[in-house]
Amino acid sequence: MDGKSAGQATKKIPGVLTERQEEKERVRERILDAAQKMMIEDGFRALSIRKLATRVQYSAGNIYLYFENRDAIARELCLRGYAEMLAWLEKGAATASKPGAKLRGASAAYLQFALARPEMYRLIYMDDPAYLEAVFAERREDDPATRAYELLIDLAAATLGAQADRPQAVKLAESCWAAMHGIASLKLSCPTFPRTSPEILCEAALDGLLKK
Amino acid sequence: MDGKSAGQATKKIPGVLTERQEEKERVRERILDAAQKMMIEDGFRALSIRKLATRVQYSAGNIYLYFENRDAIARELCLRGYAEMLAWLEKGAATASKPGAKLRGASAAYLQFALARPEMYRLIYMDDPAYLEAVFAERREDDPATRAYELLIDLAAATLGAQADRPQAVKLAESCWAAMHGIASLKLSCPTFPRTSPEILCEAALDGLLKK
DNA sequence: TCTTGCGCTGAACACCGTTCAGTGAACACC
DNA sequence: GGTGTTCACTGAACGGTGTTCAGCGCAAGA
Repeated sequence: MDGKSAGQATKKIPGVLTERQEEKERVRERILDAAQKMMIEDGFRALSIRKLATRVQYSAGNIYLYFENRDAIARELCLRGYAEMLAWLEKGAATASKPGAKLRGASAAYLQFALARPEMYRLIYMDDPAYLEAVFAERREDDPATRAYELLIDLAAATLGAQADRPQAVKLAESCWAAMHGIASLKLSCPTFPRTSPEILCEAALDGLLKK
Repeated sequence: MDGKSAGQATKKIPGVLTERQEEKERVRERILDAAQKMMIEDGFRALSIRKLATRVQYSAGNIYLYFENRDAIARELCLRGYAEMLAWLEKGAATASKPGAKLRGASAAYLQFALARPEMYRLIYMDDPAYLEAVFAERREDDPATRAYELLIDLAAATLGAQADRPQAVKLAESCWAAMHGIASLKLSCPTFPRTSPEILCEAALDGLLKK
């Protein structure tokens, strides 16, 4: 597209290679955007490579020049999901000032995220353990799933105060996490069944875990 | 096989028709047994009709003379799973005598069941919402899933005492259920991640929900 | 202008769930 | 015993899936 790209290419300046890579990256993002939309509409399990390719006006085989396989697409979408979830958590924590209330706010936001983005949540935590494992296997410091986890632990540590050690904070954070996950995934697995509303179950669970 | 069956058949006594039906039922059970074994080994998602047919020495098409489709097999296996789960709950409740301790015991047993039969639990509560919905849509009085649900509610009602109304008991029962489900499904979704052991998380959750 | 490399396609492979015409044997009746 | 019917069962087929790959056309570089 850029007329000067040829001149740059002769000198093998990184910028030109990058332009090619950037174009490739743009297509990749376009594919991912389409995949995300399709997942939100019908769930990731209903997303087929062929339908995805049709949506972005490519042949099915071409998708494999951008992603190793279908699971790789799932993992990328998971990363987007974790990032979105982290944003919800941070926003939830910011609604309060006292440590205990911050943990409460973040926990409630976790549940709200799950109910607001059901198919995303399902992909992240319910579809295939391998996706979540893959993210934590890398264990990059800055991946949003790890940051969300550690945000909860920090909030839990602040809630417990200075006299509590880290394992206690981990225990409290994971307790909140598991409680919210239970309410969310139960609601997603069987929408009509738990009679009590998620909000009330959330309140009851956090009351139990957070009251001293 | 029975030499006298022909004589009975002439008179169309129900017993003969039943013998055919019984044979059919036996084959059905044989298929279900194989399906259950395969599910426990590799999970239900990895179970294909063709592999199942090979395992029971039939052609794939023949399976469809015993089950409407693959989902119907899933639903039957779910029913078996609910029955097994109910047995665990009852056994867990029976380990104590006081109402609160009974609810605790049943809840803990729920979690133990999930961890002891991971693929069964995954099928029941995590794979496809439609399976659980289908069971509750029928709403037969004696189906094991409903009985398990109502067992928890009864135990919760007993725990709260006479002054509590039914919605309160439902709330407590569902809180316990959601809490245990959260711990179980998180453990199954990401085995390596929650650092705190399920037992400790279970204790913390029930302490919070059950202490007055 | 020729060559190289890259993006892309279409066909193919091996699966999948599901359907269905056809087969052979067991049964019911004359 | 002969004959028609029912029944369990098979094998092939259809349309779908994920994935691979030879080959094609075009743009870039020599």
